Amino acid sequence: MKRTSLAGDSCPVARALDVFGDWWSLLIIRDASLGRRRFGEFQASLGLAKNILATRLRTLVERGILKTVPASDGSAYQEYVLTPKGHGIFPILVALRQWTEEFDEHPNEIATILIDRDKGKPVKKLALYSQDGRVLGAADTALKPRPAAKRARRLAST
Amino acid sequence: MKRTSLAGDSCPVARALDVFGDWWSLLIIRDASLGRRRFGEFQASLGLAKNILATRLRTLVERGILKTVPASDGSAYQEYVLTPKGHGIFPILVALRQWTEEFDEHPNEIATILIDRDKGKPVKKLALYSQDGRVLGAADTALKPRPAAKRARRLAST
DNA sequence: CTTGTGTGGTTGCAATATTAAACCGTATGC
DNA sequence: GCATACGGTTTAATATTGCAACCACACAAG
Repeated sequence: MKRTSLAGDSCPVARALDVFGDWWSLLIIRDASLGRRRFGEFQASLGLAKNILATRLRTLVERGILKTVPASDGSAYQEYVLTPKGHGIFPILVALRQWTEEFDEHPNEIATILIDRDKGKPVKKLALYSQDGRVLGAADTALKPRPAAKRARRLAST
Repeated sequence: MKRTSLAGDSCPVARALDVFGDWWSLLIIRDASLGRRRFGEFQASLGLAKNILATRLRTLVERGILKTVPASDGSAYQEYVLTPKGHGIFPILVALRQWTEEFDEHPNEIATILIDRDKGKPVKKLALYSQDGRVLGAADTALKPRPAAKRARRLAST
């Protein structure tokens, strides 16, 4: 009766959700990408129970999304920062943000806008492109079975 | 002790997660975007308990992600199809997929590739662009407070 | 060195959510 | 008309979440 794990699923969407698809992880990752690093910062920002935060941080570290580093202020505590794998989640956060911006019933409750730091102007909407540069909607795409993995034939027999 | 709702949060990421950020909703939406429409199709595909599926479908309909339509095969049943608001989630699914493709420890377990239906070639990676066309990473962006909502001044006093 | 306080957790218990399985009403299918 | 499939609802067991109390350690003051 455990919550069913999606880890073995062959769908890449399910596999991603298995890693950070629970109720709090993406918000922790969002906070981390905004520069929050300390247990207390996450807890104050998110308002979640400390035991939940502790287990989430632990599993995110285990899964290679976050890593712990010695505190930057010289104290004996540790801080949590994103790994490259964690930074790779950024486009997902942007996609979530843009969906709310476009479809939320109460857009006036949205507090912030994502801007290009250099020019200070709002970013463009994420768009999916074909290799020859056309913008693709969902209906313009399809799923193809992945080609079988390349076997390292020489090594396979050793 | 209810699971804390994120509905009133001012962060657009949290607001999106409040709508479809639970363990199953995004997978239902993924299935819907693949053309699955019937209760039984979702249940067989996802392997989740039927009561959970029933409540998820109900709330997704309430929230305007799915809508029910009369069954396409003429039977008395109903089917669930994405609304425009639901179709808007497609980029999020793509972003999740691409994250797995890039960072998963066992990429050989991924079954499918997303291709451009027209040419049959893999799509490009989603990228975030500034208004003048530069590709932006997380570090090239910032958050700005949203300008106050435009008040309809004339109407405000009536 | 002793006390006090802030940080970063852990533990225990109550509430809620998820699950599997049994059950049920309505349509078709024969 | 009878059986069976579909689309759920109900029930009971188990898991997860949330809150609050507690605790250990670091650091600072006296």
